[in-house]
Amino acid sequence: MSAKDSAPAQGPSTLAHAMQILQITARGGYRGASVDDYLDAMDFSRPTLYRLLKGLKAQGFLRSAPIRGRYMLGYELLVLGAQAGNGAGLRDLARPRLLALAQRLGDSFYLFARDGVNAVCLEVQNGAYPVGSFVRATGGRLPLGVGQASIALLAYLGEAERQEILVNNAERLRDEFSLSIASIEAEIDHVLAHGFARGVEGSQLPEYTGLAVPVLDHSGHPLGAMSCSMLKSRMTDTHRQEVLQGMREEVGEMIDQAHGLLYLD
Amino acid sequence: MSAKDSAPAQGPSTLAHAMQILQITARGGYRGASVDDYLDAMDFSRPTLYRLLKGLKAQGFLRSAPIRGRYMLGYELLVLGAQAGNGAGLRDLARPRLLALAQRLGDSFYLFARDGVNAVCLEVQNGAYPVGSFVRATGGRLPLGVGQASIALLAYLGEAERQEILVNNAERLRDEFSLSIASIEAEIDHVLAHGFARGVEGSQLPEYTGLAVPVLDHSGHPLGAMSCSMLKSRMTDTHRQEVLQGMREEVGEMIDQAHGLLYLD
DNA sequence: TCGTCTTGTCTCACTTAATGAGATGAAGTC
DNA sequence: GACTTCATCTCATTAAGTGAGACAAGACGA
Repeated sequence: MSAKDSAPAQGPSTLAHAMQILQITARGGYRGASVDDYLDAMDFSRPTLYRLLKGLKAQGFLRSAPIRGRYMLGYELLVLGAQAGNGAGLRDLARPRLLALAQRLGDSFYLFARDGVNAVCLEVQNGAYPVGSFVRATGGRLPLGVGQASIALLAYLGEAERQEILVNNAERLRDEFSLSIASIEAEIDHVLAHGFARGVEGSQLPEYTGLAVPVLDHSGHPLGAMSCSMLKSRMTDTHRQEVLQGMREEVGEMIDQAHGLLYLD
Repeated sequence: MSAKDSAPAQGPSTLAHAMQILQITARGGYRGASVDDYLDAMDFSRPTLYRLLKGLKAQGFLRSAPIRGRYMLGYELLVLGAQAGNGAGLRDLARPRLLALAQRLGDSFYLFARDGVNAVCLEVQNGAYPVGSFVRATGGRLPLGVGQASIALLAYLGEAERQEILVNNAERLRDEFSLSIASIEAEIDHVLAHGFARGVEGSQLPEYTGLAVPVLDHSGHPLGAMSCSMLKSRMTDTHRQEVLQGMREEVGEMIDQAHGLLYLD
């Protein structure tokens, strides 16, 4: 039962090094990372570093930045990243729908999926009205429990699994987001009763709220969640109904199409 | 001069194997890849394969598919992919602008960057009118020379570099896209004279056309290109002017903001 | 134009660290 | 409950990655 999840260095170490290089490069943002950044953060010799850099570059996972001696993430990652976000083909299906909702209703719409104890944002489409949100962009992650999409995902996991996740995340939820397990569980009950999640009040982003609906497969397991975020002042009863109905329609059609795809060939 | 670019296996081989695993997984699409897919495509033992899989999974680059024994790309790639597409911060700057253009004008707008001898699509925003395009989504690549965005990029590279690329791509351009170097060079002249590129007629997608403008840094080097694609029937003189002006304005503002960012600290 | 600094590559001996074969345990499937 | 497939383990082998330092190639300022 006790997890030895400290850092047992899984798998071949060359691999771990390579991935670490990618992470360091990513931290550099659009400035990239320099040789010294790598050498400082990791402990192996310059030749070894260059061997790895060369290999990663040859595979298209890194490229040289315009400034000599700096490296940036390669475009191969773009391709893989686009693929990675498309589990079950959901992202492709969701993209135009999120856009349509954002255009029609003016709020910002999101597609989330579960990633271990986190929710990961697969796609965003901002609307005309400005919003604050926990995730800035595709790829953003936040602990399950934070945000309405999280709740929608959690609600349809098994009871045991949900508890495990909540226990795991409890500390972060409390310290970083001022969220209590009790309030999250209350909202989960609401989801199970009414089929949608509302924003749970924490210390963060108090002026914003939102709605989320789950994307369930034929057996009731959550493939993802569609959510939206808006200023509290915009959340009138009629607007809530509009948004909910819009999201439910789009999700319904997505599911139909997804099943079509999944059973192809 | 003679390139020994066959396949000298750059860098550590573990790395190459790992990347190959990711590629194979990507090819599986939303179905993922099975153990046999890997074992068939690569030649090493099952334990070794599992060691790599385990390592990649631990790093978040792979995850288990819902179906046992199949693997999919992990969400860590999403994060890196989002970063990778944001060279010079262009993508973040372009995203809302492409959206605004697509909404206002109804056509589909794209951001491209150079990737070696290819152009890579960093961002797409589809408009209300349907289009056919060479790239389906973010991450799509096509040889420099194909499409108006390519032309806009090529035009602002050095003469020597451009020639090198065109010679390199000549065969593909001819065979896959029915494009002659001469017609491409003619359009490059047009870009240099007028500052924008039009679609060059090839055998592919004959009903569609488009426009593209370069995104140049302060020294005149191309950071990328913004392009749009539309049905030929929509390309009236007035619409062309509208689109061109719209793209030019957005690109101009992008550049200003990008410079602000680049010189920060 | 010429130093000078930093980036990138090479060589070679070393030994760590990845590998293969096969057996064994776990998880579904019929 | 028997069978198949997936996943892990052990251990000897050795291939493969590694470090130290020297060397080459650009970039850059004076």
